[in-house]
Amino acid sequence: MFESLPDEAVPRAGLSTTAVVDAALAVIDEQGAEALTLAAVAGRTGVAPPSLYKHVAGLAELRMLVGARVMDEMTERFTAAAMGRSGDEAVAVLMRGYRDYVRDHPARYAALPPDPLHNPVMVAAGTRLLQVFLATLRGYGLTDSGAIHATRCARSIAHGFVSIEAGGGFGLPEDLDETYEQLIAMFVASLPRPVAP
Amino acid sequence: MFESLPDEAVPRAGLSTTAVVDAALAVIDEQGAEALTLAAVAGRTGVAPPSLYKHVAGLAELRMLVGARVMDEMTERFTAAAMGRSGDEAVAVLMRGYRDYVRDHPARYAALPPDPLHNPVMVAAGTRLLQVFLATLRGYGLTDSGAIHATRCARSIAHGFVSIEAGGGFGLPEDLDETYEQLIAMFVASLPRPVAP
DNA sequence: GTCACCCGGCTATTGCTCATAGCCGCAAAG
DNA sequence: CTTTGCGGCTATGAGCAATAGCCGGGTGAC
Repeated sequence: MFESLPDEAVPRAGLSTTAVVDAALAVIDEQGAEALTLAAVAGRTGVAPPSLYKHVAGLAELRMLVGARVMDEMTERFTAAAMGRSGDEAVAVLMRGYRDYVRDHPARYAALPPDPLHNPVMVAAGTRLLQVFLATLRGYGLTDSGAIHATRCARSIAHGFVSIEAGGGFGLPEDLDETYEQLIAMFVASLPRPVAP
Repeated sequence: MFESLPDEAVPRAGLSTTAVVDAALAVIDEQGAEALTLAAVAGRTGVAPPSLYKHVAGLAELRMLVGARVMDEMTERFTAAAMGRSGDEAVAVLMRGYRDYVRDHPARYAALPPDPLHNPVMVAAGTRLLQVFLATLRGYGLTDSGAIHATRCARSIAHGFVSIEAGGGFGLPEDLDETYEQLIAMFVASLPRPVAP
């Protein structure tokens, strides 16, 4: 008897929705986000393209599932990295973790759809990711909307730098670590001083 | 006799490379960056798709030409906006101008290729754009590499915020103007105080 | 033990895209 | 008037997503 996955039943051998997403991630890692094609995924899973439709509604849905998976990976990493830290140090660790994830998986980050809010699955994943940032900013005594603005700032800074870096958009020889640390310092300096617990 | 454009000769009536790029921009404005297709451009110019190859090497080159055109538009706007200003005010005007351009032409900005340095035409356009920022930062007494780092910071912040905003990535109701002004203030505060001329 | 059902593969087909090859006609230059 | 070449065209091929509909085998009902 097989172990029954909580995700979805495994009636026969072969594919499943999560296996298709796994294959999609492998294709993205190896050939880039642009190369994510049903034919490529089918080839990698040893199956004819139409068979994928038994597990995924189409290319658009597959991209959404991949996006949600990537955001969950980020959430997991950030949660682990920020564990046991607080204040400026936690913020800095979070920002560096963001960049590190994208350097480890540049193609996966590039595969994130630009319009994440159009799909409930991605909204859920995005909300989980948001919570990590909001939790880290707790303790700075920010008002609710103040925390939202601060989180948006952090996201803008991290996403901006990291997407330019991943695209090879920084052409000059100056050290990129230095630029990013400067951005982190700039953001941290803009926060109110943490209040005592 | 026709007026001879400096760009390229107009031997007959009809198309030219710049006319094709114009049509491409119209397609992007009306149907989004994803809809930029040779068939769409051909349809809009009243021509069969293969005819476009007489003016453009293919879809990839067309995208590059569009990207360069967009960057030049930005350069032009920023130059005009920063004219006659200096210091913190010039920096703020530049950052706001960046966001305004993208709000005026969200699809054009989204059409910018993520890897601009792979094409000499785009490198040239990017260099011109860079000069505007570097010129604005003159007067802060930054060292050469200090100016580079500061420019990268400004670009990261502006690109990050603006690309998330254009993609509809900010879901919460808090005022986006306020967030962006906060980012500008954060960046300005990180600069050394301007030195007297 | 048998049988019907359904699940998860498949082939075949359609329609869209980029891209190439090669033809043809007009218009200006001489 | 002829020549030349530019700027259109048709025809064709390859790769892709997506749909329709077939088929075989395992599972569970009886």
